Amino acid sequence: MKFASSYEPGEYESDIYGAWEVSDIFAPSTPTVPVDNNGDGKDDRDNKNTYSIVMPPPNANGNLHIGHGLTIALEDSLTRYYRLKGKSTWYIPGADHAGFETWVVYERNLEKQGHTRFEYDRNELYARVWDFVAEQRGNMELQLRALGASCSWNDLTFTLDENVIDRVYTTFEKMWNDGMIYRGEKLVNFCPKHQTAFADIEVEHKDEKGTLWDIAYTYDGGEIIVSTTRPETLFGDAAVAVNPEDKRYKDLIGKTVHLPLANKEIPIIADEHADPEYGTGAVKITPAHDFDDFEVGERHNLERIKVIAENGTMINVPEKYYGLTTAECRKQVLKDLKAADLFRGEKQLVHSVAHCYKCGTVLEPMLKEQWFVDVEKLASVAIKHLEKNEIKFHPANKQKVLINYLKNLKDWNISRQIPWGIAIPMFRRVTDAATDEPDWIFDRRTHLKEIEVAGVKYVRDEDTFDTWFSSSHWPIVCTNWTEDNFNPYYPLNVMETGADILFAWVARMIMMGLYVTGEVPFKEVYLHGLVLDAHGQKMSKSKGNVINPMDLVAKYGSDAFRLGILRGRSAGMNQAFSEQSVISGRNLCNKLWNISRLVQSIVDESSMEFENTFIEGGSEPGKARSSAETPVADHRRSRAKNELVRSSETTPSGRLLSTGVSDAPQEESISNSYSTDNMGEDWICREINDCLKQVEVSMKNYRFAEAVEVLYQTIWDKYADWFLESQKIFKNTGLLKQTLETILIALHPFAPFVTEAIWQNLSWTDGFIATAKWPNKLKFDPISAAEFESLISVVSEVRGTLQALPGTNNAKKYSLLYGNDSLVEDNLLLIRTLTKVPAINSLDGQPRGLRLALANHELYLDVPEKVVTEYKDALTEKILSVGRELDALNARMANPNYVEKAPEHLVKETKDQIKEKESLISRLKSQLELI
RNA sequence: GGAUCCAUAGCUCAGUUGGCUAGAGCGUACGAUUCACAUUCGUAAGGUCGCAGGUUCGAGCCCUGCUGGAUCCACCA
Repeated sequence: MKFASSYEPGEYESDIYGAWEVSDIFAPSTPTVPVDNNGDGKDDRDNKNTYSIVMPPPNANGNLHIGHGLTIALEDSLTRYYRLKGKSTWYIPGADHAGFETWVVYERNLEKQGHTRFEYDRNELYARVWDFVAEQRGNMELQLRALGASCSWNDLTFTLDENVIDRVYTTFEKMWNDGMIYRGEKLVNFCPKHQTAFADIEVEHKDEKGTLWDIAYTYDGGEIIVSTTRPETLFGDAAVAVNPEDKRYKDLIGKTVHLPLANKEIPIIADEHADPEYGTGAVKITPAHDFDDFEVGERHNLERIKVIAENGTMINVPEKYYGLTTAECRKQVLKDLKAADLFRGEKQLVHSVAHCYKCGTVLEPMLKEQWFVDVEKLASVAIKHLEKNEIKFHPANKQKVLINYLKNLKDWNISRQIPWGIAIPMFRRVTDAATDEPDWIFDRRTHLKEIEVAGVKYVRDEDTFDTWFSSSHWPIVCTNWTEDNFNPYYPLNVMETGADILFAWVARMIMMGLYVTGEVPFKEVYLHGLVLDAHGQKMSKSKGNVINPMDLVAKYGSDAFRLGILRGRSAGMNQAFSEQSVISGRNLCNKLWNISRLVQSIVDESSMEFENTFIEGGSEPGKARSSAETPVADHRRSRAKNELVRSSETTPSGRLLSTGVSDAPQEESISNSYSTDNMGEDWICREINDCLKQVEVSMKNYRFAEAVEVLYQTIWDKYADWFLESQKIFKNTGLLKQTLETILIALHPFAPFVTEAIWQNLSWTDGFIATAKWPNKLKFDPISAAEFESLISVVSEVRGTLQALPGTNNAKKYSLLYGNDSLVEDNLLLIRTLTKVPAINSLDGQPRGLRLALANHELYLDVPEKVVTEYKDALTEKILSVGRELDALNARMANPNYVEKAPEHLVKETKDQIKEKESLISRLKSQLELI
């Protein structure tokens, strides 16, 4: 026997993944480049049979975290499911240059070695980081393999690949020509440490305690007190604003005040921005260092005086303060204000402060020349398509949320001051050149510092693109969409990613997809929430509750991790995750392994019996059915494994059906490679069919947890606990093989490794399960299936009663007696096996012992009167509780509104239930009288 | 301030157009054990579905209000 007694994932997983990869089964079967066989200039590819999904690219030089683990579990389950369903699946892997993240790591390394970025020019830095990333690369990709991601590795896209840069430049050029790109001096959130600006979305606002200082700005005959949290910026003040409705200051509007500590007069202006309720109602206006003030400055045409340099030190201030850091300057200013008797008090407050999401440094609003995208057109087109429901969202409410966001979108700052990224392809005319030439020109030659066009010299802009500008092209570049290659894989079937980047990424992909291709980039969006720790806390290094997915994979196996993380998870929700759910997954894998081991041993045994009976020329009547299947299986056993690799392209299935029905037409939806000969067999077929149906519905609706749950229950509670237990008596090998294959394939999308390991170990299967065909429904006799359900309730009642009776080991002590009951009579052996009672005898004479009343069969436990008497209380309680249920039902029927208004079938159901309860009570009562 | 979501067994979660006698896993309790699996098998206990109203023959589900929690956006001189 090839099967060890337990499944050890570590022994199989890497070999299996290697075999899949070597056989190239993850590449899509429908080509991804244009095909024109008949020369009509139209693409011949079939777009009905494709399924495409792209991977949100993990950081190329990082390690996967738990969120990636969830991402892969979700995306790969979809991919594998649709592959089994016969689609040409294209799961496109990616790697992210992770502009800022990687830059931070690299710059830290530089600093450790005693260098700074300012020692090198951009090209040199880019080359150095490239090498740095190249060294690290591969780790992340190995981890994707360990998670079982069935992606098409030949199509891996790196976010700095040439075709990506090309596409980004093409879009940028188009936008430039369309007048959507402009250079603006605007306030940006600037990290003094990283020396770069951030998009609004990258800024982390934190509530912090701060101080609000009151400062007197004097004028002839008085003073006006302003409140500020940033006294050091007062040198950049261009005005003091009061609300036009504020009577206190009405007369002061238009006058000037003396700016403290500076030899300067500034005007008092009227602006809505000043809130009469807040502080003194007068506010200092610093257009160069505050977002609101910037807008006030624009309205009143105020001077923008920059007093903080990009390195965070003071400039354009009196010499005394020049070169101080903002914190030092604040101290000094406050001291000097007090000395000058202009300080009027302070109070504590909580306000939100912008921080660098990476290093935590307080961001400085900084006046900078940056490239901006005018988003008005992009957003309105996106909104139009979203409102037409061209994209289906999971969870559905995110559609509204996204539209709401797009309606309020501000222009998009796409400049970043880090070398590790895609260079902005813009060049500035050097000042001494002819004046009628444009200031800026677009040019792709960003590797050159200086270019000459029409005799005019231009120098390049040193900035790079915001990562989201390029990654918004992700579905376009991954599918190799071009203007000439309308592509059956674009739009993607689904975009799966984290709910937290709905705005940053999903919104921009939609806008960019529409702008570039005219089509939405994906048909559906599935957003997953955060993976929280077992107690619902966010995972963080500082809390020390971070779970590394690779540790769990090493400990319990990849399948266990996937099953564990999908359990109890629904779209868009932040949900807890614990090792326990992974352990459950591991247990299921082991269960399935042992199920297969048992089935294989029965098949082996039966084939030996067949050989014997064949030689003897006779057969046991009970075995005839199963033996009929055996030659086929036996014949195929001699085939070498994996001969059918690549079969997915020639035949839809990598496996052969048990009786050669593989030649049957595709529309054949009922499998008939076996016969069922007893109730448990029909029943399991019915249950498996239901299970398949539920998995299909769940997958269609992205309810992964439900799909896993129903498989778990079907495999464990139904297949193993009832069907296989009964097969220890019946041994229908044809059916065993058929049903095992079915549940293996159905579980494969979620647990790819163990199902493949089993598939490779079974004697009668061929090819890879990964390229098998999604199972057909199984044929069965519904009446017989329902009878088995009844038998289950009989067995359950026997077990329950035996447990409830006083004493231990009751199952060994007491026999069963049956009266005139065909269900029991026909299944004596089965009932005995399942209940483990020593014997089941026909009742001769008067009923005795304990009547099993719930299941409504004439069945008695042969127990002494003394034991029955002790059971009396339980019986009385049971009668009372059924009585209460009956009362509730009767009350419902007594309500004329119910009888009139409720649907007929419900009323009938209630009537039936009443009859049933009444009969149960009478049975219970007769039992009680018997005692 | 705006938006969205959540509250169901000790814990983590299901519960899809209202029909429920509210489910699962884990945990707990009790029992089993050579015969595929102790990563096992069986049995059981455990819930006025956050609170208060409303609609309905009927509400965990729909409506209103409240309480508690989460996330995002905006703003905070």
